[in-house]
Amino acid sequence: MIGFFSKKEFIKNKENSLSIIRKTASEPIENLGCEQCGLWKEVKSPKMMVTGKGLRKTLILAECPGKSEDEQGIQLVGQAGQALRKALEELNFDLDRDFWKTNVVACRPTEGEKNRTPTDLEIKCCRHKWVVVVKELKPDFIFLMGEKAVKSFFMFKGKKIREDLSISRFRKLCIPDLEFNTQVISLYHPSYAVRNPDVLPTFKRDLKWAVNHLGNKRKQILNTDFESQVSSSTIFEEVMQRIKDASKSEYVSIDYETTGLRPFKENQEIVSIGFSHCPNESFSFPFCYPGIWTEEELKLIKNQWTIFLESPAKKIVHSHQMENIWSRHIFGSWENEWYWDTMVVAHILDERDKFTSLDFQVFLHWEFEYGEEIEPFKRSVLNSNFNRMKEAPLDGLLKYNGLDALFTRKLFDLQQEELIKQESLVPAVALFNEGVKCMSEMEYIGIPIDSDCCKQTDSRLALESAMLKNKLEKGEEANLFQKIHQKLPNFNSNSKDLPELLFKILKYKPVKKTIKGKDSVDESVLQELNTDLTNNILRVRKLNKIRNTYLSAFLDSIENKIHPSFNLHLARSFRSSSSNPINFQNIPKKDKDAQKATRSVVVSSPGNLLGEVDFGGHEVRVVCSLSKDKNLIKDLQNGVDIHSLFAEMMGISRFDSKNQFVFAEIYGSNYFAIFKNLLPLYPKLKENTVKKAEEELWKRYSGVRNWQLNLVEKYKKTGHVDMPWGFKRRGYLERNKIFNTPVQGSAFLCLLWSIIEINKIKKKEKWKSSIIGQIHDSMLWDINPNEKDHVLKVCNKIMVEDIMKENPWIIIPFITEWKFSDINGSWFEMKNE
DNA sequence: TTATACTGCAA
DNA sequence: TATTGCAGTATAA
Repeated sequence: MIGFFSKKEFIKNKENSLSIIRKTASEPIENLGCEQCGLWKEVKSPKMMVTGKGLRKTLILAECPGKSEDEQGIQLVGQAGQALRKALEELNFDLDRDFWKTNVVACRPTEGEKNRTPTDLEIKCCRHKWVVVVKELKPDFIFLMGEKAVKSFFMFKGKKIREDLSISRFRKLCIPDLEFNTQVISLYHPSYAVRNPDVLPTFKRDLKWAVNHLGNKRKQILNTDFESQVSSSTIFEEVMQRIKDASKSEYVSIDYETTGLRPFKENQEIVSIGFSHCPNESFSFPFCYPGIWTEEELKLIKNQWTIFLESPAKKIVHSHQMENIWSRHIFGSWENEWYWDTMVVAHILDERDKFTSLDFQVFLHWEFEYGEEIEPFKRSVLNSNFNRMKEAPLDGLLKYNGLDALFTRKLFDLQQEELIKQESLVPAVALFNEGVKCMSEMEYIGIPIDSDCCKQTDSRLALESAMLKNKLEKGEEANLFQKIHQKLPNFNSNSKDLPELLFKILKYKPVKKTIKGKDSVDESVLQELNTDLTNNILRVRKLNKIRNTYLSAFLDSIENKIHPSFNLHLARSFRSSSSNPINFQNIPKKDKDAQKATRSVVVSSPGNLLGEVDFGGHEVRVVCSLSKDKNLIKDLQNGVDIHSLFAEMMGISRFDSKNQFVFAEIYGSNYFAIFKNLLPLYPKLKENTVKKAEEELWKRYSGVRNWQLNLVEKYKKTGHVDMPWGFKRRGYLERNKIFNTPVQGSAFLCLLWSIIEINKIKKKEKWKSSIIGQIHDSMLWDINPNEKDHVLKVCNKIMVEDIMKENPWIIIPFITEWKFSDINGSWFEMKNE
C-alpha cells in the first residue's frame, strides 16, 4: 500500500480528527482601541455605552451617534432614531423600554460640523466595546441597524461570508449566533429609510417581521457538533455495505470532491464521495484518493456506486450541473433519479445576489463554517485545470465531504418545510428542478467547434492587431506622450493613459462621463473624435475583444467541443445566465466582422446541421399576455408592426424604434432620455416628436400602463412582484425593476418550460438531435438531418400550442422563427427557410 | 492575491 | 430613472 496513510495509521489518526476551526468574533483586535481611533477626544459624549431598559431582551446595535445623540448622550434620538421610534410604536413596541441601544462606533464621527459614516478603522477600534455589552447583557436577539453594524458584527467570519457584507445581502435574515448564544437580525438603518422614502415600506415591513420573532418562543440554540454526525471509512466491506444501504433509502443527498471543476479535460477524477440518507447522519469515503484501494477494490466500489446512481433512491444535490455531469462522465449513468437541487431552490426562496452557495446557506441557517483546512487544496494550481485535492489530508477531506453531504440533506429538509409555508412557490421549484436537468444535459453534450477555422481566424486577427499596435506606438501622439511620461502609452488603459493622452495632451474635449464621473473613452466618444488615432484604437479594441473573449475560449475546446454552463441560480429576474469557459449568450451578432469571426467557429457535429428556433417578438407577446391590453391583443392578432408604426411617427429606423423607443418605454425610460439617446443618430429629431410618440404609445396601450402601475401598487402592499409559476422577486425594488422583472423573467420561463417538454419527447423517442445551447428566448439545435422535419414539428407544437393550453395566463399565441445551416454548416451561415 | 472600474457583448 | 447577465484588462491596495 502506497499513499498518504496506511489504513492502520488512518484509523489511528481518526481518533484525534482535525477540528474544524471557527474564528472567534469576540477577541479584541490586536493593538486597536480608543487610542488608535481618537474620536473620543473631539466629542461631547465620548465612549457612549448603552441606554434603554431592554425589557424584551433585545439589543439594537446601530451605526454611531449623530449630532443629537452626541449632545444628549443617548442613542437614537435624532431624526433617524425618531423614525425608528415611531415605526416601533406602530407595532406596539417602545424603543427605550423594550430594547437596549448601542452603536458599533461609540463616539460621533464628524467632518467639519457634519455627521459622517465611521471609517473601517474606527469600526475595528471600537469593536471590543459592543462585544463587552453583548457579553454582559446576554440579549436573546440583536438587531443590526444598517451596513456598518453588519460589517462590524460579521467581519471575522469566513471568506464566503466576508466577501459581501452589504445590507441588501443580510437584511431580513435571522441568523443564529453560537458565539454569543443569541440570534441576529439585520435591518436597513432607519436613516436610509428617512433619506429614501421609497425604502420606508420595506423598512417597516422588515421591522415588523423582526419584532414578530420576539414574541415567538426562542429558537433552540443549535447543536454545533455537526462533525460527530459525519462518519467515514476506508474499510472496503464497510464502504460497499453503506452504498448498498443507500440504494434502499428514499432520499439521499450526494456530494463529490473532485480534482477540478469539470470532468471534461483528461485525467480528471472524483477524489472522494459523501452521501447522507437522513438529516442527522452522513457517510464519506475516498474514491480515487491515492493509496487507499487496490485496482480491484476500486472497480467494485465504482460498480456499486453506479448501481446506487441507477437505483430509485431520490438524489439530492447542491448543484445538479456538478454532480450530474461528473456522474455521467465517471460512472456513465444517464437516467438517474435526480430529485432536487438545493441551489436552485435556494434561489427561488431568496433570489438575492451571492446567496446560494452551500457555505452561505449553511452559515445563515446554522451559523456553522467549515472547510478551512481543505480550502488551499481546492484552489486550482497555476496554469492547470487541476487542484490539489489528492494531496489534502484524508481525514480532513472526508470530514469536509461528509459535512457537505450532511448540510445538503439538512438544507433539503429545511426547504421542504419552507415550501409547505410558501405553497405558491411549489410550481416554480418543480419547473427549476426539471429545468436544471435540461441545462446540465446541454452542458454535458457541449457545442461543437471548428478548431482549425478558429486557429486561422485567430492568426489573421492577431496579425492585424499587432500591425495596428505598432502603427499606434510609432505615431506622433504616442511620441508626445512619451516625451512627457518617459514611456509609451498603453492604448488599453481606459482610466489612465488614454484619457491623459486624449484630453490632457491632445486637448480634445471630453464629451461623456463614466459612472464614477471620470472622462469616458468608450466607443461612442472615440467615434465622435473620428481621427486616425481613435479609429485605430477602436479597431484594435474590437480585434482584441474578438480574440481574447471569444476565440480564446473556443481555442480551449476539448475534442472540438466547449461546455459552457447554463445557470438557473443567478439572475434575479429568474432568467438563465451562461458562463465558464464562455458566456454563450453574448456571442457577437450585430457587428458583421465580429459575427463572422466568432459564429463561423460554432458548427454542427459531423453529418448534422445546426438549427435555431426563436420565439418571435417574444417580450411584446409576454407583455400582452401579462397585461391583457385590448389594443395590444388586437394589434398582435392583426399583425400590426408596432415598431414600424412608431418608427414612421418619429422618422427613425425600425431597429431604433424597437430598441431605443418601444422597449425603453416599456422598461421605464421616458421621452427625454430616449430623445437624448436618439439625437446623435438623428440630429434633426425634435424632443416634442418623441414626447408625442410617447403619449401615443401609452394612449394606445393604456392597459399595459395600468398593469405596470398596478404591479407597483401590489409591490407596495406585499413587498414582492409575482410571476407565472409562482416565482416571486422580493426585496427593495425600484420602479423600473418592478416593470422589467415579470416580463424578462416570464419570457425566459416560457422557453424553459418548452425545453423541458421537448426533452421529454426527445428522450421517449430517442432522438439523435439535441439542444446544445439556449439564449433567453431561443434554442440552438444540433440536428440529425433525418430528424429535421420532426424536430421542427414537435417544437412548434410545444412552443405554440401546448404551452398555451397548459399555461392559461398566455392569451395570445407565441410564434416561432427557425433558421438552419447546411449539413456540416456553421452558426454564421444559418438561413431562414 | 483581491477588489473595483471601465469597456463591450447578448437578450 | 430601460433591465438582466459574463468576461477581459487595467489599476490600486
